[in-house]
Amino acid sequence: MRNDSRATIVDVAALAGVHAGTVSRALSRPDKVAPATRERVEAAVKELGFVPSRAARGLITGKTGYVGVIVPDITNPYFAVLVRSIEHAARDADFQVLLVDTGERSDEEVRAVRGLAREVDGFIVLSPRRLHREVDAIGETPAVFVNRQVRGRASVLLRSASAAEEALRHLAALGHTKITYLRGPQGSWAATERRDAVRRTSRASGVEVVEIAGCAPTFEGGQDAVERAATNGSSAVIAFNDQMALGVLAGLTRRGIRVPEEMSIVGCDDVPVAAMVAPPLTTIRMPTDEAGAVAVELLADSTAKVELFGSLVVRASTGPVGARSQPIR
Amino acid sequence: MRNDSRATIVDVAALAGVHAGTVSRALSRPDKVAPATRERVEAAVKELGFVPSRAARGLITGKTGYVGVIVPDITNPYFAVLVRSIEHAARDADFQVLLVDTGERSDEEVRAVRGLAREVDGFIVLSPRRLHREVDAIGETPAVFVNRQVRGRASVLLRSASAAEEALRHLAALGHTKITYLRGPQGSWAATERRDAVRRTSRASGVEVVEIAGCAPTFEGGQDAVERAATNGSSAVIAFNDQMALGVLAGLTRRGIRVPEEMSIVGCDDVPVAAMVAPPLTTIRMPTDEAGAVAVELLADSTAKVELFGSLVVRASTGPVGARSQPIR
DNA sequence: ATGAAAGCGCTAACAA
DNA sequence: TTGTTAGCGCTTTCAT
Repeated sequence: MRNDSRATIVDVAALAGVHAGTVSRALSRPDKVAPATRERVEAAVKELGFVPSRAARGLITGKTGYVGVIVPDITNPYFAVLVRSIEHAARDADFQVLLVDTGERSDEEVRAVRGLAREVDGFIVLSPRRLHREVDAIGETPAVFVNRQVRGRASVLLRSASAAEEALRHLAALGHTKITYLRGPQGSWAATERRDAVRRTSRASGVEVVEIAGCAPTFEGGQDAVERAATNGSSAVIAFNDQMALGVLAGLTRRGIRVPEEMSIVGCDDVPVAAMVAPPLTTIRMPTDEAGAVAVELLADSTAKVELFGSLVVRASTGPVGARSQPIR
Repeated sequence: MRNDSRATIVDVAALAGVHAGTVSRALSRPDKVAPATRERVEAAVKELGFVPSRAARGLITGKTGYVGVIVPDITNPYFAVLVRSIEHAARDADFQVLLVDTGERSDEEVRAVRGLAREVDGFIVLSPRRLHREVDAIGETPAVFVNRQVRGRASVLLRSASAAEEALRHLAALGHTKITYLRGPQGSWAATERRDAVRRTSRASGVEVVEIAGCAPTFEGGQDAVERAATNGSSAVIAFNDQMALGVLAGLTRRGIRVPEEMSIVGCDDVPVAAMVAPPLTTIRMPTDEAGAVAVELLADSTAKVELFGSLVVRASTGPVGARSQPIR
């Protein structure tokens, strides 16, 4: 093909010896056009390397072919994995992904949505920090919220409650009777769900849970919590997410406390690196690939609510209660 | 504001009591319009929450306001960091990012570029796997290649050569006389540059370098190389990137070989997790934030070539040659 | 089955 | 300084 990426539908029409309208039809509803004509059109399209302009098409159809994906921080591996699955599902559905990284700045969510509302067919919003409280900014545009429920809007929820219970039972079975739970950020849907699950199971399983709050859901946050976790008499830590768990692991290692012999660790999300540290992290795996695909589907069904469930992956960071039975120092 | 995201320029014009053309001017060249008119228009814009349609505007100006970012794998932290910096720089320059994750499939690069050439003002291509050999697919559209030089196209190169030399000298100063270099993928620009630098410095500094090739530039690739690296008599490993270095670290740890006492490790890229493992990785930091900003700038200057330089960050995975002076086993 | 014509929302010449 | 007009590339009636 000549691969003239500037060719328009009129060029194609001319080459095929038909009118532009016919080309349009041949492309969108091939059955509405005579076989011979269709072939001539297809040949011309190929010859010129013609690709219809989404902009021009969208102007008249009202469909742009774009989906806006709003994410707090693409360098957070949890979000990166989600974005990848969304991107692939979107492509399969003939959407292009418009990526917005808000840099964890909640006002950017609102700004971005205001600016984009007209040029996307829908939004997929990952773990919104504020947008769920200012949904009006989205207007009529379809939107799917991931890990946040919003009245009248579609959502896909990655539920970790039952897996968190699994984790607690796993630790109980290993002989742990007192564990530390590192809470996630206030106001986070996932954090609330997970904390509640831990509390509930704690009572049921007879494991005493010491909660630590106020730490950032990051590597540093995990490190900050190590001091307390190591001296409160618990023999295991469940962290809100893998980043924190990694922080705990690093902090413990630096203090010379062995994992899992002296202290067990459970993370959450099963981020890629969770399997790459020593010892590999026991964690809760979330069906993120599926989540992306579902989110894209829900764009078309704008009020549905889908729940997906995580499950425990046992690796080497958890083990039986060891020699150390009392607080260090 | 009424925040009617469906308002058009005509609605604004009506509300302001002027013609649509005047609104257009008031928005794009405010100085070309009477102050009083401008104020009325601005008020109307605010009142209606009017946001001009990029599609309609682009149709006539030929500028779409989109930049296509093509990345092999967004879950690779190195690319994630780059994409974030590109996204932020793009926003500052009033561009929206169209993200394409090729899933490491080189034919997707070409497909994506063909499909998007008309709807973006330019492409930023990160570490292309094939596109650099099929540049014609891009046509007239401006393109900036990151970590790849292409004739007649702009590029930003993250040079690691001098930092790699630094790394070797750093190890030499610690007493290492024989080290292993884990090579990157064949055909990668970065891999070639780094390998050449290591070879060159090897001769100059009197450090013997054993190269290992054929491993994937991943965590697993690093793990696979551990066996050989641990038994070839070297006391340090320089890996093509942090992922591999992480794999080496994990493999070494599992074998009970202590880092850095028995074996030193140097990575490359200074990916976020590099600082989060135990021991934190000595690595080569790349100015990725700057790279993103530069790449966006180069969209406007489509043949420039910019080079940015990495530098060694010494952490705890490197240390003086220890007791172990001969191969294990 | 195909052509003709109108129009999506906007900008840019040109007039006034 | 502002209004008028044409038209970007496409789809979609409505005729034919």
